[in-house]
Amino acid sequence: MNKQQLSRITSKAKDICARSGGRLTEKRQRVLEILLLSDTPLSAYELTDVYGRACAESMPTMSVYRILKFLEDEHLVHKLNSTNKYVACAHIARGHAHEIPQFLICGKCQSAKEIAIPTSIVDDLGKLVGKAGYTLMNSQLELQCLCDQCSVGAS
Amino acid sequence: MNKQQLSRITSKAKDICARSGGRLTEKRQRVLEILLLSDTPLSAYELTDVYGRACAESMPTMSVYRILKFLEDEHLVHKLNSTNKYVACAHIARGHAHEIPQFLICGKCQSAKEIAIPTSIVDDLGKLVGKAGYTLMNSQLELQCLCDQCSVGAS
DNA sequence: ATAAAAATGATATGTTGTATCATGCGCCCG
DNA sequence: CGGGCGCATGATACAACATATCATTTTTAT
Repeated sequence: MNKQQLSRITSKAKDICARSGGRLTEKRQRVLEILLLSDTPLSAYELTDVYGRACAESMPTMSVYRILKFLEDEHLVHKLNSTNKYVACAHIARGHAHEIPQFLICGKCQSAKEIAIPTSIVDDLGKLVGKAGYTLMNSQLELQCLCDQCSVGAS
Repeated sequence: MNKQQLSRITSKAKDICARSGGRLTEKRQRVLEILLLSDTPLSAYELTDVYGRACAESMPTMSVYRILKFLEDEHLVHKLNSTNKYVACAHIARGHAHEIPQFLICGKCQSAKEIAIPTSIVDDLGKLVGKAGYTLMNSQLELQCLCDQCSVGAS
């Protein structure tokens, strides 16, 4: 991601926050930028470390959690429950429709890719769930995968 | 679950362990029984509490974790990553095919139901994942739901 | 019987996350 | 301008979840 893309995204993120009455402060923006630039999801404590190294003065982990919560509430960041790590939303620049995010997580390089799951599959799942006596609510799927790059490397 | 069912399952569980060279000791069996009898998934610390109350002498949490790991390795217990809790496998009595478990978790009463996802849906997901440049590995889905009982209660 | 191996206990520590109260900082209104 | 209000952040404590390591007990095999 180059600087132009980054500033385009953060500018969009500012709009999104403003629309909901929030503010993308400098620290919040920095945390978001770290996640945007990271190849892999980061834990709150990893973020604290990176922030400290990148930004001269450091930030208490508590604040990182608070900022992550803010960014999650604004749908700018998602949490991966299977790994307790956080990723920037991949759809900030585009319309940013607040869909339930779905992730492909590479078990080797830990990269995570946010994808959309077609309505048809979700519908099928919904029917299945209905038969089992449950109603599907919002579900963020986290699929354990191997990315193509790692597949090649392993062969 | 009545006592007959329970003993049938634990007997089957013993077979499973024996076949892999492990042993379902009394403590391991007790932990498994607690999970089998529980309406909801339990955390390792909740299990420690229940064990202490049910079994007169208590067990260090460390041992609970070890036992849970053993039971997971034998596919007798599954861990829910979205809640950090543990459930007994629903398929011990039946052939116990070691399929990847999939769960419906009620967001209200916390009940969890283990289900099978049809090959067709998994195949569809696999194709989708392939298009995104990933290969689907074993994925334990945990779908956030509302169970029918809770739906009725809420209406 | 005894040595090896497996299971469990005890203790410490690491990781993830929340609760709470204090402080700083911007912004609005008189 | 400045006083006060509200949001953002800092600092501290602690809760919940989990692993590392070494000691002790139990089981198993010879």
